[in-house]
Amino acid sequence: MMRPPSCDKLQLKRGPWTEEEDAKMLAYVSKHGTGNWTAVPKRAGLKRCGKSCRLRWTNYLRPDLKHESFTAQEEELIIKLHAAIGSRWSIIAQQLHGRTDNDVKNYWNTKLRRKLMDRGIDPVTHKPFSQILADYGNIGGFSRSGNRNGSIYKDLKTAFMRKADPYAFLTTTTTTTIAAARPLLPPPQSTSPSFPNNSLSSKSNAGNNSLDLLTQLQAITTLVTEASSRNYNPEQISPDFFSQISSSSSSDVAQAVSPEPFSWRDFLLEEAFTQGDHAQEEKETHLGISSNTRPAITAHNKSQTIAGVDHPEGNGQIESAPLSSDSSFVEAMLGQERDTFMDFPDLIMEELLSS
DNA sequence: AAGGTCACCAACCGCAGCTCA
DNA sequence: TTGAGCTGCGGTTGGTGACCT
Repeated sequence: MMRPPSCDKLQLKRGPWTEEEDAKMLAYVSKHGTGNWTAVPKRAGLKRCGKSCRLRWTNYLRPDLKHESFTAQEEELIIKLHAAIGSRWSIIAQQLHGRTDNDVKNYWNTKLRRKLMDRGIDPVTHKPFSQILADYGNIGGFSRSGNRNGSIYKDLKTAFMRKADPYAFLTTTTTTTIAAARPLLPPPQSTSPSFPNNSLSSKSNAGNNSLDLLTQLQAITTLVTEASSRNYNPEQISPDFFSQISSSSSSDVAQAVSPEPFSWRDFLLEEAFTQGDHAQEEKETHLGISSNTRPAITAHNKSQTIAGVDHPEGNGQIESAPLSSDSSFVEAMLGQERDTFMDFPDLIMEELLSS
């Protein structure tokens, strides 16, 4: 049974905020700070639900927010982080001073996804489309029975050859992440993975081939990460690193990996880290970052938000990683992926053959 | 000029984790 | 231990303005 929207219960106001409401919120918060958001609207004289107030404050009114356009530097950082951790917007936003998860998410969905596709890169996997096609070809080549698996490559190729929008099959749905695709798969402990009903083994939907292909692509990608996580070597990654990520992880992560511990590898994607590996390694060595000393990802980040909320006038209290491609956070992550990624084509083969 | 389409982004939804009585 | 309330989060929706036909 669906939970009724909380704001509906009391017939509270919804929709865009007025200047008057903003002024009330600002006045209240500057005087009392935040906390106990359910009480805020009543105390501030607003006919809004607490959740709405919290969002308005967090995403718009907070004094430490930047409202100008994203810079090229921020853009690159978002892309790198997305490649590393997927759509963990709150974590990504914490690395961009003055940006909210909503900002980053919107920017990704409206600008960066398209930009990556224009560059011939799949925004979900961060791999070149050509490589995805090649991988599909390999997978399809294993099928001798002429079943659905064997037709993937052909279908995908057909989709790519469409003149109007070669990437349409990737853009016809809303943002999809590997993490989101994971629940489609059998539990991780399953020794005999099989594709979900609505993906590789499903009947082709003649009227909606693009969506069918997308689902298949998700399943493949998911399978890759599933397979890769079996080679996970916990000694390679700092426990702190995982605990921080895990503790702030979204529901899909917790759901998908249970009962196994969360694995950073679930989100590791190859393409973003193939360039400059050696330089990165040297840099990392120079900085003294080892697998055991790599900084935890968000040790300060929760306090960052809290500081911003609890001390509305105290911008100076907000601690944030510097916006820099060589921030410790990025260093830490870029250092992780390199040595933990997998030989995925072989693993795909193994998974497919064993299913 | 009018209608349609697209892009952007603020706001909402619902789930899950956390806290505390 | 448990359940209610609060909060954080990612995904999604819908309003609005710009652009196109």
